[in-house]
Amino acid sequence: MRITRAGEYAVRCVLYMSGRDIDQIFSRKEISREMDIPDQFLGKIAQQLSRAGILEIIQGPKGGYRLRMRPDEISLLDVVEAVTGEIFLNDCLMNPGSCSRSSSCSVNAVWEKARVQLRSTLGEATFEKLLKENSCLSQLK
Amino acid sequence: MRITRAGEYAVRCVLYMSGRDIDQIFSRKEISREMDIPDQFLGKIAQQLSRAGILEIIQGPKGGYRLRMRPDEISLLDVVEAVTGEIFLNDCLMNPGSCSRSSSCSVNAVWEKARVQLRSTLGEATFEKLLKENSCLSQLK
DNA sequence: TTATATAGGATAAATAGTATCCTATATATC
DNA sequence: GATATATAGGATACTATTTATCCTATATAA
Repeated sequence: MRITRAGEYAVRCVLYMSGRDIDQIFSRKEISREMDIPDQFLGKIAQQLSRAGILEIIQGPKGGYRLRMRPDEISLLDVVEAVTGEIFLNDCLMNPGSCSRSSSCSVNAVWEKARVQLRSTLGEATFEKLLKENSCLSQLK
Repeated sequence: MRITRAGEYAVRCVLYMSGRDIDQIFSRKEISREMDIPDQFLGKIAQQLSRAGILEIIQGPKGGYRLRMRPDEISLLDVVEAVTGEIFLNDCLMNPGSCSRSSSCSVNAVWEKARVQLRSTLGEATFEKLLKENSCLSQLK
């Protein structure tokens, strides 16, 4: 019931790029160094962010990554789901056919409600907002 | 970002017991057979439900499991967390010390909000309610 | 043409989750 | 008290997922 490390890395990556010049190309090396992300692993993650239309990949010398959307257009949900796939909290929702116990369906209704809430909360959190509310201690607790 | 199968099995187990005579002792074999749970695995899960005070374990012939709480006192959250531990959606919340990037804290605030919502939704879903809303098709979609 | 930087397939390594085996223990019944 | 039954709990095997890296190919700036 945890976000994967790849998801966390993806968020860090977009956070780093959003907080700077939006049109700039950032090398993988720079991002991985500044945000503590394994270099090659970031390569894989960037591919997924690219497929989701969040950033573009530029090859060759001076290559790297550039955002393809503005920070106010990218949500935590977009970035997380780009890497981990659409969020589901339980299996029956994904495989409705596998649910043969009718008594468990009311359970699934609760999971579905929770899922909608979760995706909504993550969907409202754009990177523009995240960058504005930047001070650490005031946010938590 | 998925409930584990053990968590799902635990829910099935409590659901089965809640839907019948509350003071009855159900053998592990009966529960595992009726709810499609691997017999020995259910043994492990029952231990965790027992430690959480949800059911009691009776050894010996005629032994098995008996609910220690009423269905309106047991929530989905209780059962799931008894088996999987307290729900966290990301790691920084669990290990606040590991968060050295101040810029990611606003991200954690979002995860924390989502976590509170999720636990609240699961906490409101008692097994009494789940059993009342039993019809499968009307619940989903 | 050369050097640089990422792509992408393959694979290794680590971790987490699922499941079972086996001996010990508790207890109902004879 | 002896026996049969049913679960406890430690150990272990198995499986799936996640994390990470290796290596060859490809694109492009200079």
